[in-house]
This record gives sequence, C-alpha cells and structure tokens, in this order.
Amino acid sequence: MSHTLGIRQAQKQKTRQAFLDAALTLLEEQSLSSLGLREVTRAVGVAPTAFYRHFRSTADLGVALVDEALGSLHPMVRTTVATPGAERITRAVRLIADHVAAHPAHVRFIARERHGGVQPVRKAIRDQLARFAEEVKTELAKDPEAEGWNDDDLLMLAHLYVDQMLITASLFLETLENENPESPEPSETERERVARIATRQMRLISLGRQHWLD
Amino acid sequence: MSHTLGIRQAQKQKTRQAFLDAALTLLEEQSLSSLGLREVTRAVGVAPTAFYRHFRSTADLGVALVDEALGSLHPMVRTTVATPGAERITRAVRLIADHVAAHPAHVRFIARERHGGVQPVRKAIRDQLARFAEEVKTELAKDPEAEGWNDDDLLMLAHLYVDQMLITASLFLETLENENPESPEPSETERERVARIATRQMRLISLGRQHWLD
DNA sequence: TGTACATCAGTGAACGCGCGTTCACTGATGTAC
DNA sequence: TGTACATCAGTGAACGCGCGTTCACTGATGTAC
Repeated sequence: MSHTLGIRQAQKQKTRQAFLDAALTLLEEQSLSSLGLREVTRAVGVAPTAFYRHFRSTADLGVALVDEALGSLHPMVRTTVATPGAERITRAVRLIADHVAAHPAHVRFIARERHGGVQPVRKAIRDQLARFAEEVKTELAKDPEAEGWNDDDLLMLAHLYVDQMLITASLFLETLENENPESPEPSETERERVARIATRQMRLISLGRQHWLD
Repeated sequence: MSHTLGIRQAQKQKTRQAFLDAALTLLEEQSLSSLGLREVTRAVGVAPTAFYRHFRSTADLGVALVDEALGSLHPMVRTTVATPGAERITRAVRLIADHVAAHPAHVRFIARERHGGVQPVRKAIRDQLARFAEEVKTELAKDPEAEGWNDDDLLMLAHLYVDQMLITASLFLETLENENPESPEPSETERERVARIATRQMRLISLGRQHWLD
C-alpha cells in the first residue's frame, strides 16, 4: 500500500511547492542572487518568517529548484540518446523544443544560474550536467559506431552533446521571448529556423564522430 | 598630432575606469542584478551621487563592461581563425587559455551575464557574439575547405566555433577557481586536461566540417 | 597675461522604503494511553 | 472513543541597516575677451 502523508505533511509540501513556483516566476526577470526572501513570501501570500520553515536561505531554495528542473529529465534524455540511427538527432531536437515550450522558466533558470552568482547552485547544476554526460556516454557506448573509442573520448563527445543541447535550449528560449502575442506565426518559423540550425550542428558533430578513427 | 584631453576630461575618464574596475571585482562573487550603486561607489571611494555623473544605472555600467570585455578581442580572434591548417586549433585553445589567465574577471562577467537577469546587458553580449560569429564566418569562407558551402551553413559552423570557445573559456575559468595557492602544480595539469579536451572537441568539429559535403 | 564668468565632477545631508533575522506566540494536527 | 499533552507550520511585531534618488552646494577647470 502507498503511504499517505498526514494532513500536516501534505500541507507543508503544498506550501513548499508554492515557494518553488513563486520563486521560479520571480526569477524570469532577475537572478537568484538578487531574489529577496520577502519578495518570495509576498508572492506566496505567507508571512516572511514562514520561509525558514522550508529553506535556510534563497541559495537553498535555488538548489531545490535545480533538482526540480533537471531531476526528472534523466530518463527522457537517456531514451532519446538511445534512439538508433539518423532519427536520434531529430528526436533530440524535438525533445528540447517540447521541453522548452512546456517548462520555459525551468530552462531559463538553469541557463541563468549555471554561471550565476550563487556557488552552491552552480555546483548543483554542474553535478547534474555531469550526470547527463555520464548517461549520454553510457548510451553512446552501446552503438556500433563507438567501437574502438576509449572512455575519455566518449566522455568528451558526451559533454559536447550535452553542451550543444543546452545551447539549443537557450536558443529556443529566445524564440519564446521574441514572441508576439498578436501574431504567433512569425515566431513559429523562428522556432523552425532554430530547429534546422540545431539539427545541422548536431549532424556535423555526428559526422566528425564517424570519421574520428579514420 | 594626438589630441590631449583637458585635465577635467582626463580625471573624469580615470574615475569612470575606477568604477568599471571596482564593479568587475565586485561581480566576481555576485550577479549584476544584485550589484548595488552604493556598493560600487564605496569601493571606488567616492560619494554615492558621483555614480550618476558617469552612468544612468548599474545596467548602463554593465553594458560598458561588455564593451570593455569583448570590444578589443575581435582582431585577436580574427587573426587566430585566419591561421591555416592544423595549427588553427592549437592557437585558438592557447588564445583562450591565455586570455582567461590574463582577464579572468572579464570572462566570468560575460559567462555570467550572457543569460543573466539584466536585459540590456544580455542584448549587448548577444550582439558582440553575433559579430564574432560573422567575423569567424568571413575567415572560414577564405579557406579552401569552404568551397561548396553556402552562407547559412558557414554561419552555423561559425556559431558552433564561437559557442565552443565560450564553453572552453568557462572551463579554463573553473580550473582557476579550483586553484590551490599552496601547490600550483595540480591545477596546472587540470588546465592541460581542459586544453586537451577542448582541442579534441574542436578537432572533431573540424572533421565533421571536412566531411559535410560528402 | 589677467579678469570675470560659465561649466560641471564630485559632495553631503536628507528622504522614505524594504530588507533579513529574532522572538515569543497560536492553534490545528499528531500521539499516547 | 475520549482525553491530555506534544509537535510544529505559520504568525506578527520589532530591530537595525543599507538601499536608490533628490537637491542645493562647492571649488577646480575651462573659456571669452
């Protein structure tokens, strides 16, 4: 049987989630290092002191946001990279486009804080990205093209793909920012342009991979 | 004959530069969106109101820092990319390593604010990077390997190289951050490791380029 | 060269405001019997 | 099931502090004659 939380625990989790959601919204237009504790509690609608029941500091909240933004993405990336043949790139670009469309604030947060002013958050993001690279490496090692590759070179390639995915995600994000609510069509083609460029960049990297051992 | 500034203009420029230097130092440990005007004037040693004689806001100061950090780098990048043959990659990696070692705070600032919380600064960085990509494209178009490439594909490749340079720069920056003042040797090899990985990633991209038209 | 006036980089006092953190509290939920 | 006590998420007042911006100012530098 599944363990049901008590009323108190359930309510606490709900409030905690409200903190994360409110912070994410506020972070669309500023960095974590300028996010105020009172600002967040005001957005949630609780007293400033309630914050301390959930987080030690805004940096702590930031680390929680990193886990929320990237934690559930591992299986999807794994499955996508496991796709064989030419379709892998198409699927990867689509995965990124869909994810950015569905969770723009999460993506923006990661892009912004990856090199941001809050050390524990940078470390949390770096660790997550290293995990992605390891997972991509594991999947890449499975294809026939990986024959003859050593571990170092595979990890280098995996990092190249992960960085490329992040760059692509942040380009898709920019197409959302330039979006005109009056006429959504032009930015739809903007999005297609980014998808085309990202696809070609990944293809070029794949080509390099195929000739690496020549 | 060179135009000599009046005493007043010369002193004003000196103070302005002191603002830029002080801000850059303060920005090693925070983002621009949390940088305070009073914080900067305190570091410079002038009254808070003096700030307004030079900048409208900290965002305005940030835009000035972007120009300082990237403005003078164009000729160096151009020359490096113009290097023919296999030495191009070696020189590019060395240029990046040297530049990061000489101007770590500038590099950190650009990496941090590229996706940071201050819109005009993001735009200034985006514009500068687009200029770099155009210049790289122009140089790439000159080599024999560019035969048969259309403009779109060349620009895509140029962006790939520019993004790769930034990633490499930010990896070199991390090696500086992990540096132990007691024993400088281990991080020297850290730096060599980054140089090796960056070189191989660029080689892989170059390989992809060579087989793009196959 | 000297004088009288204009410019303007930097000053210093004052303002209202929101910040993070402390503390003792309340009252609903949880638990032991 | 009912009772008595413990827990603890959220409250609200209070604190000292630094913030950005305004304003009239000063005095060295610049300029016109």
